[in-house]
Amino acid sequence: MPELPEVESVARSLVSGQGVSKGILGQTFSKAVLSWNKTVALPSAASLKRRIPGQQVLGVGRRGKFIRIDLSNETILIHLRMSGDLILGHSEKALGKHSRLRFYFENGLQMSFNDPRKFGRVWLLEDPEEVLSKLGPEPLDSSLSPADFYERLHPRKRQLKALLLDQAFLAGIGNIYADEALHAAKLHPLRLAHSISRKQSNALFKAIQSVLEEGIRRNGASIDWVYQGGEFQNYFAAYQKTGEPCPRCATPIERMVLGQRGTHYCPFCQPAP
DNA sequence: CACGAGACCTGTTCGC
DNA sequence: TGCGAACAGGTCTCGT
Repeated sequence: MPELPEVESVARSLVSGQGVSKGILGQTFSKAVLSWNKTVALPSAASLKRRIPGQQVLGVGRRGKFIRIDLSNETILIHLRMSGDLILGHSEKALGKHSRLRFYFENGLQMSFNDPRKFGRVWLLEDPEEVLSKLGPEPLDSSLSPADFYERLHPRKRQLKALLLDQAFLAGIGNIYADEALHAAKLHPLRLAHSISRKQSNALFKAIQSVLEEGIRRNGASIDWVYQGGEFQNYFAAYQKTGEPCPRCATPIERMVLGQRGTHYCPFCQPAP
């Protein structure tokens, strides 16, 4: 499910308390129950269960595709990978059919990490930078300028699509927003980064920011049964639009496989290198 | 450094 | 209707 806008939406729902009376800020954990051991990346399952009770939630945020929950003594990091979701609720039904890890709060509320495909991972760390320091910059951080983006892009000799998916290059972009950004910037996914002009780089940077911002504004994209509540899927220009007319020029959108990922583009607006 | 393939998993949809 | 193949928002590891 989740790329930056979807993860941002999930993080915000934890604060707003979507579907329940209030969010998790200020609440204190009473216990953690794990039903798929591999869900916990670090520390051991036993250590996590021992350390969670009594800790209070002081803050909720996002870095790249990670959700971070800052506690009294340490930080929880959650990566939803392909099919994860965080659900607040009280009933078994509300908390999801594939709940892999469940956090209980002292006031009776539960937070369920629901993850059908079991790819998602949770960390409990004294220093979250242990994991987060591998990430590239935040694409929506105002301290990242178009010039900075070009400086990162230009030395690289990779295909644009692969580079955008590389979390060490830029944090938070996934398959949907990579395709949408390249389409908006009129750049073919196979273009090599070092062949991109400064003007094209600026256009790409702007496109990345605008598709991510629109994604957030629409609470992310809900493509299939995994994640509900988003609306951005109704505004895709290229992603999963194979055979449908490009909204700019009406040429049918094409699909290719790149790095084992379905890649959608307009063969007219995004000329092949 | 760059690339492709295979792993990790389950659920849904597509083609015959 | 049934059944296998293909596909899905991600990332890690290994071989070339």
